Amino acid sequence: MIKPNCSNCTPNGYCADRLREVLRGHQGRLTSERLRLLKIVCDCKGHFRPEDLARQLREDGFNISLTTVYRNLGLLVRAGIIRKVCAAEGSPRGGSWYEHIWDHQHHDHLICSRCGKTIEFTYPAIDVLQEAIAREYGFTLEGHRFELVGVCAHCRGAERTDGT
Amino acid sequence: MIKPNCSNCTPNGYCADRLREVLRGHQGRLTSERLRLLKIVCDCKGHFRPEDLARQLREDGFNISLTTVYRNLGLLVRAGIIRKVCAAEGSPRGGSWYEHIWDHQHHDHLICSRCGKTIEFTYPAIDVLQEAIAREYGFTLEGHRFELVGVCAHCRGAERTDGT
DNA sequence: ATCGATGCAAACTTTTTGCAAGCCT
DNA sequence: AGGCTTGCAAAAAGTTTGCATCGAT
Repeated sequence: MIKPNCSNCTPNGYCADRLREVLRGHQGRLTSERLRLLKIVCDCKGHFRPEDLARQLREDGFNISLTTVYRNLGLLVRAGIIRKVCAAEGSPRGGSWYEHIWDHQHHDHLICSRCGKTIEFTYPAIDVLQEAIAREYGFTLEGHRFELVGVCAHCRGAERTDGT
Repeated sequence: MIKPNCSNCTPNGYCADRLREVLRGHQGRLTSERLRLLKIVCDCKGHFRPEDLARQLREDGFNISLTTVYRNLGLLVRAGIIRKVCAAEGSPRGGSWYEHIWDHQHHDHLICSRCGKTIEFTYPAIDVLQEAIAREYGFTLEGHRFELVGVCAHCRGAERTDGT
């Protein structure tokens, strides 16, 4: 398995070799659309929806249909290139959100349930924890999602309104 | 704030007082639909979608519209009665999933990326960890979501098929 | 009596599917 | 050449909204 950052990877994590490797394992074909999609995904800074990818591709002058984006999202997830995030607690319209996890140092999220603000953090101890848990249940770990939901300092201040 | 398990709570966590309390704080009205919905939610064993609630209600002879279910889901989330889960990695059709977190001991999920099987586990150390992180960022914690994604022992065994 | 909540139907958004054509291997 | 992929359009699924009516406070 090619490492997330092999010598061919660009700084933003773009690495055709990795995609090639994944496709080979699943009998998939390396199309220009998939490479283009991969590139866009790696350029994404934060969270994105399928539609965001399609729009970005269109703006860049590539006519890749939303259908194709959808059809390849599963592939990218299975390849460990992106993952779903579910920051949106109260489903405030807007489908699935993803983020790429390729070159990033793995991070987790702190989400304010009032204003929706999300803060990214990393905490090394989590890795130790997840290893222990996975071993206990016989899982081979691929990743994790750790989201803390609460009220941020700012919203807590504004909260003193309905107390009586 | 009334505790998740006050003296009026039934074993499955149903507690009208809690709902009443939450509604009072937000100027909401205690309707029969909301109580009924609460009851159904507390009877749910695992994960459920909005539609599952509506169907269950219908089967029980209560005509509560799907619209009303949707309109009240946000309320239940804010009240800390249910939370969204996002076990579905590759969005295999099916909208938002929820679970109730009322009387349950808090638990987290181990999800197999191949077969989708989810195992629930609890690990006390996580609570310590989340407290530390929340304090660091000035958050008042309401809950967390910790999902480990990997390949379960069974699927790992079957995986030896595409290696060459 | 007032104003929020509900039901129904329609509007909307998001995701999937059928089919002919195209392209990777 | 063979069969996976793509694009387009249509269908299906999931979610929200408008409006008249009902009901909690």
